[in-house]
Amino acid sequence: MDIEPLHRRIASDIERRIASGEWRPGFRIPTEAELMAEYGCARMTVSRAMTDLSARGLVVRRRRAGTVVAHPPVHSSALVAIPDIQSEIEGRGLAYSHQLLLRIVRPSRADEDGMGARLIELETLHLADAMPFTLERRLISLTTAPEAEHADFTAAPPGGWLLAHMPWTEAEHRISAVGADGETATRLGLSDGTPCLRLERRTWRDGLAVTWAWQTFPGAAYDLVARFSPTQSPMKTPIKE
Amino acid sequence: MDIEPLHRRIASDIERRIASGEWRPGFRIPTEAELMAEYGCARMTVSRAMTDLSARGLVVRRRRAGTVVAHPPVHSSALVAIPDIQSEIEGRGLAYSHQLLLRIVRPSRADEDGMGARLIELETLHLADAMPFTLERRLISLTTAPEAEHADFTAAPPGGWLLAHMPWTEAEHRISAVGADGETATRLGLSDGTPCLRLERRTWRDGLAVTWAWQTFPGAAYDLVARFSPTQSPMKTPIKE
DNA sequence: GAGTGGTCTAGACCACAAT
DNA sequence: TTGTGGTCTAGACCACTCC
Repeated sequence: MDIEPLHRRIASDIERRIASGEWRPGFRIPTEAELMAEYGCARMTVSRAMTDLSARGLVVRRRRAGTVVAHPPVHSSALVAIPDIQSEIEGRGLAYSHQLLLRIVRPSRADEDGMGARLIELETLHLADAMPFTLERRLISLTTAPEAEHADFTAAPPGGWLLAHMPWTEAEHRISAVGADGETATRLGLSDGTPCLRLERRTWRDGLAVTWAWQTFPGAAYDLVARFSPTQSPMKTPIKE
Repeated sequence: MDIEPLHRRIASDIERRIASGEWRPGFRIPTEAELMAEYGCARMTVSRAMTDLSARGLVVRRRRAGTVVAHPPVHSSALVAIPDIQSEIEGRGLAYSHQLLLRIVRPSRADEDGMGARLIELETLHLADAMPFTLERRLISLTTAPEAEHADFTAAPPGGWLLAHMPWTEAEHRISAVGADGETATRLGLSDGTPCLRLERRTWRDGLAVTWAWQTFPGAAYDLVARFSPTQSPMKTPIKE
């Protein structure tokens, strides 16, 4: 049986009182000295609990002024998680599969700045229960990832291969709305101009471009959802090993 | 002059070695005892630095096995920040303004479940340098926020008013692609069916629905961008007070 | 000046997992 | 069994900032 550490119990207690509305934004939380007495523990233990809450943005601590429940951000931005395609499909209880439609090794063009001199261009269709789910067009820099030239992208989709062989250190995502153009519409079984969600993703490894991918989702069939409270952010990226 | 705490200096040192690629995923980081010797400090100080890195997912700590540099997530999900409209416009150096197009107080319909018995329906056009930027349709529950009935939404846009008067404790966002329908297209100055990014946002306060809003952005003019490394998440929500 | 949090120490015992 | 991290103590000094 795993007992809950005291510092986490203290933090949870306070978090619950904030979440329930018992302690409203601006409410002054008991001082460390008072919490020491309440929980009968050393100051470091209380301090750790409060530091954790502060790091998560639930409370604001200021010397002399004490610790108060934080106000929600006034200009509230929010976060949406972009799921991995395969996880997304399997998470819906559907069977994931993919088809490699195109594979070309070629020099990079002027508008593909930063992708290195030679690259692979791929087109992959991702399917959920054998129905088209996403069309992905992807470039992989052979300067940064020369091994990609000999990878079998019919076996594993390029996204998964890259994560296993070329973990990124930096990424950029862009979400926009586009109309399905001729070829994309055909591949996805849509009529021309159907609104689609376009997810553009670029990654780098130590400053060198690894890949640049565009994924097009039928607008009606796919959307990005995020639900959270200020208490628990969606930043729960599971890390292996 | 503010000196950097030692625990943060230790964490930064290690972070830098990970980011630079000097310490690759799987690399075993010196033990706490070794770091104590290296920095000439107590174990608690080293421990705090490592605990911080662990909480941020940069390293994985296991008893007996030691601390190793984390592998990037295999099924990598990522996050995109949804900015506040006004900040977004002003951040681009444009002048923000807004027009209230519609304001109705009415009973809620069956498909507006959870919004309370009476609500306000609003339609607001957000402009950047006097050009249409977003059309927003919004419901506000008068059960949860009765003060909204007397608020002047021509002065402050409803989103800002709500954040000031009814901070949420829970939120849900949904991003999808839609074609501009007749009225939306007219308001935004688009032709019918133009692909648009639709941002749906619902918020709750202690379990009670506060608001439900749909914002439609011209697909060509707007997109969501997020750039980050695993080291520094985009989770940089500024908190007031 | 005094109250509050921020950091740090030099120990201690325990939990867990690899051997 | 033993090495490693996880937690905790009982102090200490300092940095801020409100009064």
